Amino acid sequence: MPELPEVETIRRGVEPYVVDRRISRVLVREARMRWPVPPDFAEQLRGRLIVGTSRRGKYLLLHLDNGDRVLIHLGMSGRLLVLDQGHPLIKHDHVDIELGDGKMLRFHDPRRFGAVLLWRHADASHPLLAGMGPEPFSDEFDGDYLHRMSRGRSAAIKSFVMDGRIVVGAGNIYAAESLFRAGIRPTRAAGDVSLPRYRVLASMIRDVLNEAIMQGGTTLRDFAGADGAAGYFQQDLYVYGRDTQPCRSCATPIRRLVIGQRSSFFCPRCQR
DNA sequence: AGATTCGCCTGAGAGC
DNA sequence: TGCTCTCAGGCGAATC
Repeated sequence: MPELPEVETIRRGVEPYVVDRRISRVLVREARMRWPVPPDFAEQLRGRLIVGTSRRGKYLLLHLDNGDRVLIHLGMSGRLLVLDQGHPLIKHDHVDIELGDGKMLRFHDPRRFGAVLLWRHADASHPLLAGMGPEPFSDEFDGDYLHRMSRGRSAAIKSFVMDGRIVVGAGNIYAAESLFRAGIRPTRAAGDVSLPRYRVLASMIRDVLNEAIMQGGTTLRDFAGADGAAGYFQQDLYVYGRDTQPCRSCATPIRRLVIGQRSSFFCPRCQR
């Protein structure tokens, strides 16, 4: 499932193929996703030059020469591949953005939790991006910030850290891994965690995300980079998906429980 | 306001 | 082999 490192991996993979390329044609085979692809999407994109890419949280943005931006969210089963035009279609290939040089971006998403949207005149803030918390690599994000935001909150720290209004990009896998590294039990009430521990946590969140980006993301089921290659961070997971297996640090069996409707993994000995 | 639950989807895997 | 059932989950919307 694409979280921040996976989206960043895809962005880096896609960027060299799309920047300074002109969109020659867009094909929308399936518009029904998290939100429908706008009816005039293809028409609006045709002839536009892509001038850059960026990422906000788990949204991938293509910057167009007229100030519009394409918003792409991969949901949990989405892929964005760079292919040659005419590449054989498979089930769930929903959108193609063809470029002038014979390449194309192909959006594929079996579960259709993803989205492909057009953000017209991107000078004003987009409703889906407004209200998002800071990027984990920004100056604004640190232990003091987390500590300040968490005061008076009774929710589990794992839910708190996964809340995109607090900080973006810490999805289920990376929240679990960050909390393990910080030695914090995921069920602990966010408001009860001390400043020093939040400082460790903030730095672990950044470390985990950074390492995952360097490994090309985590491939558990669906994820692939823009070239179709798998990521490798799953080899470095300490707790996620390791229910009943021995903790890599102390050999105590890893435990699984459900927090906020999501499966959560932790070491009962290393995390307090 | 904060916390919790719901709903959107399909594929993989388990069980029969 | 093939069916049915359960689970996975990002995240906005609805509800408590």
